[in-house]
Amino acid sequence: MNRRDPIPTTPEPGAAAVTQLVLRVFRLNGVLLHRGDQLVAPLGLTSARWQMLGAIALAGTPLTAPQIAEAMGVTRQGAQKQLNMLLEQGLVEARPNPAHRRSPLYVLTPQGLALYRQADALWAAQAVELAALIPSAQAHAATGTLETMLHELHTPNLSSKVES
Amino acid sequence: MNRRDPIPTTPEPGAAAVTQLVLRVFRLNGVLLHRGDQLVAPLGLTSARWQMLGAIALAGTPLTAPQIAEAMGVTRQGAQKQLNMLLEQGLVEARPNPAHRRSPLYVLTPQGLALYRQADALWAAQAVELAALIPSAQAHAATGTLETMLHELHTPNLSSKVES
DNA sequence: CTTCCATTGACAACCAGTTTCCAATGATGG
DNA sequence: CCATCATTGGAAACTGGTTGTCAATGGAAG
Repeated sequence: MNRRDPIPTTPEPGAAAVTQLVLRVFRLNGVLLHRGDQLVAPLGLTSARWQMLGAIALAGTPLTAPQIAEAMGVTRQGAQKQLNMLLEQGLVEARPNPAHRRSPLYVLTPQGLALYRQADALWAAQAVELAALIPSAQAHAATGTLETMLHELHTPNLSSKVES
Repeated sequence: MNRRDPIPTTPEPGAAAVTQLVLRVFRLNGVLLHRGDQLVAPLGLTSARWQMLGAIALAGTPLTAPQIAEAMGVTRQGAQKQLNMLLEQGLVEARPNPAHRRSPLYVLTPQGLALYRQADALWAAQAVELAALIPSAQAHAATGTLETMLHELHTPNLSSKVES
């Protein structure tokens, strides 16, 4: 590698590195979802519902369905669908919203909270295993890189979130 | 329970970093898919079909459906579904497989290859934009981190891919 | 040659998400 | 007050993936 030659064959060497990173993100996403599903399956949960419980639990304050969707980065309707199923399961509860008659505020029921805590404990074990292989500095660096990509991909597109 | 805890609130500091990273992977995956869709929509493609064309194009040699699925990290049936649609669209072609009467080998048609090249060019522009913000060393580092996670999550689970 | 088992394609059911439409509600300006 | 418009929930159709089942094929052992 000692030739000082900025652009040998590949027009953009950095672009190839970014492409590789993107492919790893796709693959890891799939593996993580699969792993998450089998992690919380014993609790009668799925990755999707677990994430939903997390969004409500971590908010600290009761949220409306659109707020939850916003927090999770999914559409309002997608969040509502999971939410309705969690309601049927008795894991979340809708309380009247003084500011909106039609749009209730959602909170975890005691069972929902207990289940979330159990799922969290299961994940914690997995996370510790991963952390043993990945120094936290390295994890933070990777997070920062992904964050940069997120920001770049998200902001330049003006017509992404307006629902029309 | 009053063990002198060296771990007040956070049991494992590194685990939290890993968790943050995982959440970024989920979010970035969603944004990338969305972005990819709008990138290749003018070509009449979707992210999924684009990825499928890529898997075939990059293999260099004709592949069977299960081989394509394996290369993409999806199930045999999932790959087959897209494959059949690409066949109908005339973007891939099934040639007889001398080794398997039922399992043809798939190759890109000239239109499929042309379309893939166009999609690739569109992505290249996007990748260059991202590469401007992300030094290739940083991208490689992040890729390595994700690779480590993939390896750890993939291998310990013996019952993941055996279809039973 | 035959039997048995693994691989493969086709199909159906399902999960999780999206888009698109509609009806009901809330807020705002006349 | 009332007309209008944005927000919200509900339902349906669609995409892309999964699992499960079945029949056909191929290979290997008897």
